[in-house]
Amino acid sequence: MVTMRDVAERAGVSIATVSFLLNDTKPVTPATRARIEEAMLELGYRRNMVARALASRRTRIIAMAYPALEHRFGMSTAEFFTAAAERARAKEYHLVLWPVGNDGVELRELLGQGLVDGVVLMEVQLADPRVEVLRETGTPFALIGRTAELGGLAHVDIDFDATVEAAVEHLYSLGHRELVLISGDLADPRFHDYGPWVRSEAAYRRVVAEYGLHIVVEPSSDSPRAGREAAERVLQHHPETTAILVMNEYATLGVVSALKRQGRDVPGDVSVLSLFMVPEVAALSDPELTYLRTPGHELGQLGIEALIRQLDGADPLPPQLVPATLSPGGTVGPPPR
Amino acid sequence: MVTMRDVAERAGVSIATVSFLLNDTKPVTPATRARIEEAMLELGYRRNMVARALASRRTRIIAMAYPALEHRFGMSTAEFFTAAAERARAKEYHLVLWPVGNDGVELRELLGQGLVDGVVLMEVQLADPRVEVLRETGTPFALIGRTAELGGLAHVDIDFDATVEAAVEHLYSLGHRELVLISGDLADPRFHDYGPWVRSEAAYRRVVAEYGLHIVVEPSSDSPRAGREAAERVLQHHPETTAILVMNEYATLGVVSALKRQGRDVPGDVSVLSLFMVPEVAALSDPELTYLRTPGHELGQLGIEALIRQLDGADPLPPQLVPATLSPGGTVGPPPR
DNA sequence: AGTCGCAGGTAAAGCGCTTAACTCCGAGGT
DNA sequence: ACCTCGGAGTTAAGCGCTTTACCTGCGACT
Repeated sequence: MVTMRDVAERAGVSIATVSFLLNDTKPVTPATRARIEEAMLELGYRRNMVARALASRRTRIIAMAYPALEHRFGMSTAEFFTAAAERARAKEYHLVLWPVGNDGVELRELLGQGLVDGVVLMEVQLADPRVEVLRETGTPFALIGRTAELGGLAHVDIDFDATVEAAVEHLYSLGHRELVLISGDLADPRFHDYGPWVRSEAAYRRVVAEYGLHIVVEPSSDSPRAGREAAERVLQHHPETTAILVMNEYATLGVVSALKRQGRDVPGDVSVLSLFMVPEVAALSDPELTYLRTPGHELGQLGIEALIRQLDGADPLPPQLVPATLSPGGTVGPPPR
Repeated sequence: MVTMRDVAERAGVSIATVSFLLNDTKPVTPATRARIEEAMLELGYRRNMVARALASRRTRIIAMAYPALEHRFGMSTAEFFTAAAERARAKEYHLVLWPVGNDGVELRELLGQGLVDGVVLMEVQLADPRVEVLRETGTPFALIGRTAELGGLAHVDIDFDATVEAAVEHLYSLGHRELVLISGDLADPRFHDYGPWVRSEAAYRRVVAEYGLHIVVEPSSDSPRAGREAAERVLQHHPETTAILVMNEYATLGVVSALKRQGRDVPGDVSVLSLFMVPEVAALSDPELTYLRTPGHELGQLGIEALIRQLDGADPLPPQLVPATLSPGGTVGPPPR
């Protein structure tokens, strides 16, 4: 392994000078800079991140903690992660994925090892024990999602209000008046506090009330089967429905196939609009789904950005709320007759 | 931060003793062990991984390198990764995901930093430049997949022969005689060397020839759209087909929906059998797919195991080939009449 | 009785880098 | 001519561990 000492010797300078050059922490004359750079090139020098981390007490590693047990690692999570990894790399950080439990125990375990400079927390709950752990240990962190009371916590999240408003407005303007929301299943104890479900359902109730429409909300967990069952309940109890909004992406696929099974034409008889989805999943349905695209890419990047600003001591990034944007597909049309 | 020195002082021993105890590298009397453990508990000591890594020249971090550009991070990849992460953690290693290019440039870049002890390589190609990079730099590594010539490389892979045999045998014994394989698209330059596609197609040609059946292979990339198009070509050019085997998981969804669009009953008129798939994707189709389950969990674990054995200097794990196993669903039945 | 081996412990030299604190020198101000 | 000050380097003290070499008893073997 070629070390800084080798480079310094070859360039005829002290190793401190090499370090200053590398980190750009002190000026260096063009002449010495050239000599050092040449030496590095000739020797094929690569700085050792571990030594650097020990000396500077910064590892330049960021962990993305996501609750493996409670949430499957699906396409949306993948999108968050890859966007975040990309941004991190651009800022010369590494991103590692940490599957942790929702209770914060594993998180505390991992933090103790001094391996990471900061944490991006995903799938945040309204009251999240993990936030407490991070606070206690003094770890810098940013949330993708929001707790209920966010005392100045760095966070980015979906703008649920704007998204739901856009969705309802879209359907309303097409002429739909009998809407149903297939929401998350808040009765499930693992999710009763899950931000996206709580917030989007609340937004829906508010918006639909403003439009003066009936409020019908049917719970469903995020699987095709659950979606099918929810759709069947809707057909049975609310046959007048002309448009269904669906919160969960995999449930949406079930909703569409249940409607087709029951002989309903989509979108001729019933329109289906998915509230938060990535294109890859939308393409899996036939016809391809009309949906509001989860801003996974943006949020992944912003989350990392918010964290890195703290780490680098820059101005904090103010909280960002990004709406999902409408992406046309083949499952929404005007109501029948 | 509480360091080993603090613990040693409190326990009245030297810091070397603490280290020996922690790493179990030298015997310690029960009495001192107790004193040290008490001190650690009282002080809430957690060993610093970075310092340890620097001193021991082992970071206990493993990277899983997967080609982000060429392969989307889908459900199968997620399964590999989570299984691997789980196993790694059990062995007190960390697993980080590295999206890298197929050419090996980024990989070399990252390896130089001395951040990882070893690499698990995913989506291996028959001739893979990344393998060269790993060899050159002397990094321990294991492959999930295989190169064409594997001179003693540690690897685990799907047993394509056994899987394809099982698939064809299953269909044959139900009475099917007119089969088609919708394979990967080897004409795509990014994939002409992609092991799973090459190997499964070769296996198919061999097996079907042994059964004395017609060999019909239709290429398709891995998307619902491509699958739909491939299925349409099959219906047009080979209307006598009674069963379709599909290589790619997302393409399978397209195949099923194209058949239904064309008024074919699945499995009444045509059976569809997916060759490599995870349950999550199979559930997205209606009816749920009959498929051979990709042994992602097993391979993820075995891949890590193979690597860690090298790192820990244990006996090498012999190459493992694991077949995909049949999982019944609603898309395979006897041929019509 | 002599000595060999080993269990149990210590001291100290790094691992490859960062970062004060310090030196040296020439330009500017007065 | 004197002092000051900032730019460009250097020296050296760590960062928190691992690990080698070394020391000391003590029981066992001859």
